[in-house]
Amino acid sequence: MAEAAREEGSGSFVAHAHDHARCVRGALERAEELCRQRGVRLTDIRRQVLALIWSGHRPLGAYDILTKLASERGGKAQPPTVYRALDFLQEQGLVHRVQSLNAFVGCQLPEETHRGQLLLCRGCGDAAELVDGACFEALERSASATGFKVEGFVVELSGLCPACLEREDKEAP
Amino acid sequence: MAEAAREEGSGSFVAHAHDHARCVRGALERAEELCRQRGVRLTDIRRQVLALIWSGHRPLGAYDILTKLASERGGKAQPPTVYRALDFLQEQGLVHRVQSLNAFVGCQLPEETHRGQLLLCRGCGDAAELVDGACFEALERSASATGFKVEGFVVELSGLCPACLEREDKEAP
DNA sequence: TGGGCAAATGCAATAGTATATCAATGCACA
DNA sequence: TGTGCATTGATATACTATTGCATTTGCCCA
Repeated sequence: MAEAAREEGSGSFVAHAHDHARCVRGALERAEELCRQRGVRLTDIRRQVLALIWSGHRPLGAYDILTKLASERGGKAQPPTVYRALDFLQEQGLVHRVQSLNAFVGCQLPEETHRGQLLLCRGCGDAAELVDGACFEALERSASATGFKVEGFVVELSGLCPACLEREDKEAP
Repeated sequence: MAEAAREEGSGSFVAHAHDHARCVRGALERAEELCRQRGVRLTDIRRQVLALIWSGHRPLGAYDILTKLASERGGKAQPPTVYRALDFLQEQGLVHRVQSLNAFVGCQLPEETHRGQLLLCRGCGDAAELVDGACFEALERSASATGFKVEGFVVELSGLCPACLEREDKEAP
């Protein structure tokens, strides 16, 4: 399963053209399985919100989700509905909040409780997730050295994904 | 100057009781000097906003600043005024935006363009800044390995500062 | 099977954060 | 002294998130 996830792009950006239906399907299947194992309920709304988030690899704002959800449900969805679903999905590690964008993106490795770096491309807007334990150990070590007890990490790097970098190099060589 | 800054608490949390007037004075003096060197204008409003941010070591929301600014100026300040001042101060590296709090905190080392980790205490709300080049090199290395070109970093660690950690240990041993 | 409980959802209002736009003023410099 | 650009003023609005309470749903078990 971990390998399947990796094939779909975990740890790096997916190609701008790829079998995205497979990403979505995989994400939903993994979510179902995880929730089943944990004895929590992946309700219709939660599944719908998760699917909407996985409609692309670009972080989505809560109100983007709200708009799409409302249109899927006949125009009747309110902010709390979306935020509650997002809270649940975050608790289960199925989505990440992107602090620097006030947006949400699907987690590419929900099985492991990991501490990942988010890579955010300013070209295409896509996000990718990177798990490098050594980085977090280094961050924690230097914080601990000051007597600080670390409980949570937010690590978000902005820049250009490989595809956008190449395109930009071509345009302005 | 770097040493003076360090004495005032850079690189770690300041004591909960310390000579804070000195922090503020130092921050404003350094800001004046930096702006002079760079040929940019530290106007009244900008100086006022900077001083308000330095009224403590706890990140302040834009509307907290707005309220205080308005009361200092006879009730007449609007959001854009504050946000424009904040934009300027961020461009000059005099304040940092705290993404995970939607708030702003004074930069403890504005002279160097550094990439710092912010340490955010959930106990007292104070923030501290840590500069550890090795961490950022590690982060950048692992991102680069995927072909991503890093342009900006957001690294925010939440947890407990030494003082709050000690207090918590005492209460629940 | 249906009563009772907790979780989930619906719904209305409001709080909190940030930006767009255009007019007016101030400052630097020719 | 006038010209041009940066700064500020003022109004409106967009965007993001939460509170509080009513209602429904799913589930456990008597």
